[in-house]
Amino acid sequence: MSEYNPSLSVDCVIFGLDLNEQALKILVYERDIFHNEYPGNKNLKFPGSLVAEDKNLDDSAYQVLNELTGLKNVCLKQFHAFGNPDRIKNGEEKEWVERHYGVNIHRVVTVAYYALIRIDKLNPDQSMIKDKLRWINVDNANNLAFDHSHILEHAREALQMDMILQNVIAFELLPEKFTFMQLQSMYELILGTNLDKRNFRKKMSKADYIVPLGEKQNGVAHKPAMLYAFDRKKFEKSRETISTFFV
Amino acid sequence: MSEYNPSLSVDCVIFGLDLNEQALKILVYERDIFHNEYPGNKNLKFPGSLVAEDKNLDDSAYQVLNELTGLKNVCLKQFHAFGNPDRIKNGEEKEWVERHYGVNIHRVVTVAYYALIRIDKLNPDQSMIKDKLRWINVDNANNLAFDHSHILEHAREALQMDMILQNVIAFELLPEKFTFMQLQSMYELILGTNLDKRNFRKKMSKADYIVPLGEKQNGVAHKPAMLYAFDRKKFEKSRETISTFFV
DNA sequence: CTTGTTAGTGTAAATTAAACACTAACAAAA
DNA sequence: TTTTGTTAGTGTTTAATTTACACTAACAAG
Repeated sequence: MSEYNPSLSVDCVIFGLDLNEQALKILVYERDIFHNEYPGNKNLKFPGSLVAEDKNLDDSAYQVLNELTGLKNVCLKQFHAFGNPDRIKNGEEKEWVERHYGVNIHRVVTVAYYALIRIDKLNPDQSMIKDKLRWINVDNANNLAFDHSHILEHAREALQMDMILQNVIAFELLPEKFTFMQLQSMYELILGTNLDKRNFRKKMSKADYIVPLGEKQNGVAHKPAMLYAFDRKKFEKSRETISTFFV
Repeated sequence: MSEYNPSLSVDCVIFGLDLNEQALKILVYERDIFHNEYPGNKNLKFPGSLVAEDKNLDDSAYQVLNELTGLKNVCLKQFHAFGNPDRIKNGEEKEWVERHYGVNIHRVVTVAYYALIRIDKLNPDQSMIKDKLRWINVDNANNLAFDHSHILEHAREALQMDMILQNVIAFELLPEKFTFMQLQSMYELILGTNLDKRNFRKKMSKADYIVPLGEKQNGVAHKPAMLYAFDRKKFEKSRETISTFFV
């Protein structure tokens, strides 16, 4: 393991979809030292790490994610670098970082990534810091540590834009088998809008990468819904042909 | 002036529109030491700088741009951070950076910005390094110094995306008074497509932020075109109301 | 067998996108 | 003064997409 660069970090905004609570959530790390000491969410931060001198940024972010969740092949995307010189405040914030990493820092530029994972896939036992992780609703995530609330705003926007341009597969967030209503909820929760059910189904059922499984929900106390799956190959193929860019 | 952080830089991909040559161009800096020594464009790089410890990233990029061009109020947007440990090769590349800045470097992460300026606004006399600057066609800009060709690819994509989403005002690139054909050329050169003239005019003339000046070209050896101007206030207002996000 | 709950379906009207070819206005050259 | 070369400017038809909107079907639980 080579040395950390004390000026460089990566942070991961990890999004998950809670279809029961109908909420978009993020996975945050609870700083132990400040447990219950600080009001609001000031003890919550995004998982992150200083960057080792011989590692590139993507790999560093990936490693954070992997150590945290035990997951591989996770969708991870850089969206912005944050470099305000006082984004880590002198005092407790700076002290915490220095104690945590065992290095002296001056100013730290962080390169922020967002990741999409399925909440149910996260097995806490595979995490190196399982008891310090919490899923919280994005809408209740104000007043985080450092400038992480600011980072979150950017992350949500980036996710929205990528979803609109279909550059990013928000299908990472859904279970393998999902219903149309769940698909619609995903769009609604990420975009923050309400969509018309019939028009949504009409439009989405034209996409060949959403394949009906001929299988229904069971055990539900209402009309069971058809289950669908996402075909990644067909999706990749259809992405290539989004060439017709109008004005 | 405070110290440079030897691990952090900003680079500016400066786009300009050459309506005579019908080309999208970039402003590059010619490294003097390697003048005519290197094949291809290996002596050309984007303007950039190491980041001072007490400066934020946006301000650093802005300063690079300002010292280079003498321009203020320039459209500048961060689009990606590049941090491959060997993006600056050992040997001549590393040596050049160390000689240029007078510091020893190990690994440098660069935060890249793109800027949009009008080529005619750049008065070389206001630049601190006027004789080292060159506008080159983006399409001939392969094989630049460091990883700058790679950075350019990302910059073009970011510009295209921002233009499609109308998050960025590519109007920064046009003269104050422009014709519809020039407007169309801008879209075509940035998006790399051909657009139908009549459909383009139909669509764009609905935008209230493009205002006809009731004034025509003169001195041209063909039917003179109507001149238009861009109304920034109306544009900002219309941006707010792009709320109807479909799927 | 009633109730509560979510699934699933179609149509008509309005809007937008796409394809496509000729005349008008000017300067320069003949 | 006429011709030539060049770019400006204009409309219609067809197809595709978007929007708005309300009822029946299928299940579990009580």
